Amino acid sequence: MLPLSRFYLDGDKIVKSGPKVRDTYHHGDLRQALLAAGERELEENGIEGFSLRGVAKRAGVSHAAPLHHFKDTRVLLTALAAQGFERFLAAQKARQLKAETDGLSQLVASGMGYIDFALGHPAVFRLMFSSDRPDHEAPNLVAAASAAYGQLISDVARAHGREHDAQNPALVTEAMKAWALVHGLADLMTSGRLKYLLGLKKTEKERTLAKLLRESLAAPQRR
Amino acid sequence: MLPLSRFYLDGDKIVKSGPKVRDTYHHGDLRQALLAAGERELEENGIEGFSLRGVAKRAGVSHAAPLHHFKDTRVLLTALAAQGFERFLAAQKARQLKAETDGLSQLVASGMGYIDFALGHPAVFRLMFSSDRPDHEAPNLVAAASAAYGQLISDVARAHGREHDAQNPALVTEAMKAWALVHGLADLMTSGRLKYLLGLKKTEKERTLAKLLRESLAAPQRR
DNA sequence: ATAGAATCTTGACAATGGCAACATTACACG
DNA sequence: CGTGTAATGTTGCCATTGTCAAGATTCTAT
Repeated sequence: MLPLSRFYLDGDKIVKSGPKVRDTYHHGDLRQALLAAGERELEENGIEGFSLRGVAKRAGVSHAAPLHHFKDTRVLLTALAAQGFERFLAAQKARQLKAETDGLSQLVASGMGYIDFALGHPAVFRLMFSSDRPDHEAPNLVAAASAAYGQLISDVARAHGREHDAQNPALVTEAMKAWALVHGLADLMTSGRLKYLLGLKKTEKERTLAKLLRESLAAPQRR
Repeated sequence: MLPLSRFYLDGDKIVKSGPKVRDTYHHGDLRQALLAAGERELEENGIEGFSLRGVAKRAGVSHAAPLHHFKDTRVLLTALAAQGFERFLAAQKARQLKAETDGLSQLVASGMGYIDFALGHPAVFRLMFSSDRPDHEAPNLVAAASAAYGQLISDVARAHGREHDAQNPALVTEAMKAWALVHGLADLMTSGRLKYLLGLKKTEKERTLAKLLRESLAAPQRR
């Protein structure tokens, strides 16, 4: 008898299983469950402490079960990173919905969403931007990351009153500046630097960041 | 007989040792050798692929020898990160020596050095800024990182013609902006983003980056 | 010269990723 | 409806890794 029922034998002792035992041999939607469990594993243990067996345990399946859905740990982490990029983009759009509709305000809002996500999901953020464990060439990850990049170019173009054109060097340069500034803020904050900013209370932090972004991301006046 | 001499017994066969066999039981300066081996291990395998046994092998000692010099892997990685911060600061100063002496040029030079280091030692850079494996509270690491931070504040103060005062919020804000921009550029480049920049040939990249930094880091004209 | 400390090796153990063999269930097709 | 084949899970196994403990070798202070 497998430990699927509520009680099973351990040697000669009857042992009660944990609360998460399922009644069926098949899980139902293990793939989704693994992604969810993987997220928690990431948040609680960080990338370095991430273990496939730990994820399996969280999902309530045996240690090798995940391999039927993700070829190896790398593939699971790649999927988690791709999912991360989707939520990341969603966080930016959520901010934009609540902001003024002019180009600069929209760009600033996007930046705030970027930072929201980084602070809210620091481990996933690192997985997306600062880890070699995912396969950054994998089509699913490339697609998700590209969508976010496209949104950036589009926002910068709007803020500067130009056409969306990913080939235009001047525009790309402005996008680079904006991206680097926002990414730098997000990355430094998630790694506990920028103690000054992190020390502020929520509303103050919000105000300071918004002001900083608005000043820095504005198109240059003249020359 | 231990495999310290050129030949030793493996079962009943005489085996020739690899070229890196030492003649003495004691290594001499294993601590330094481990740091050097650790750097290579990092560059070649990345943080994720870093293994203590791999480092031991590179240094030509048994798998447990490192533990007499570094309590565990974390302590070794912490030392490598601290050493990284020293080289990081040195890279910035090296650029400053070759630059004009006005405040802005010095700040730009420092930023270029920051990026030099990140591109030259991407794995160490990640270890310093984007990894939980080192103990970022350890005194040696804190000291090395603080020295680099102090230099930043000092450079920003000079560029803005103010006193060096790590408590001054206006100054700290300017430092934050500068740091975030440069760090963002460095981090995004080391993770293979900013393809536009990475695609440029060396002198073009140099020129573009310097121009970008000079424009962005200049003190605001008036208001 | 020698005892104790420092350094290095060997051997062990637990945790992990991944493979292979097998058990159970789902499903397509007769 | 059956049935056999694919999909999904489990168990057992192996290699690698970090860490500890015990022993071997060398250094050093007295």
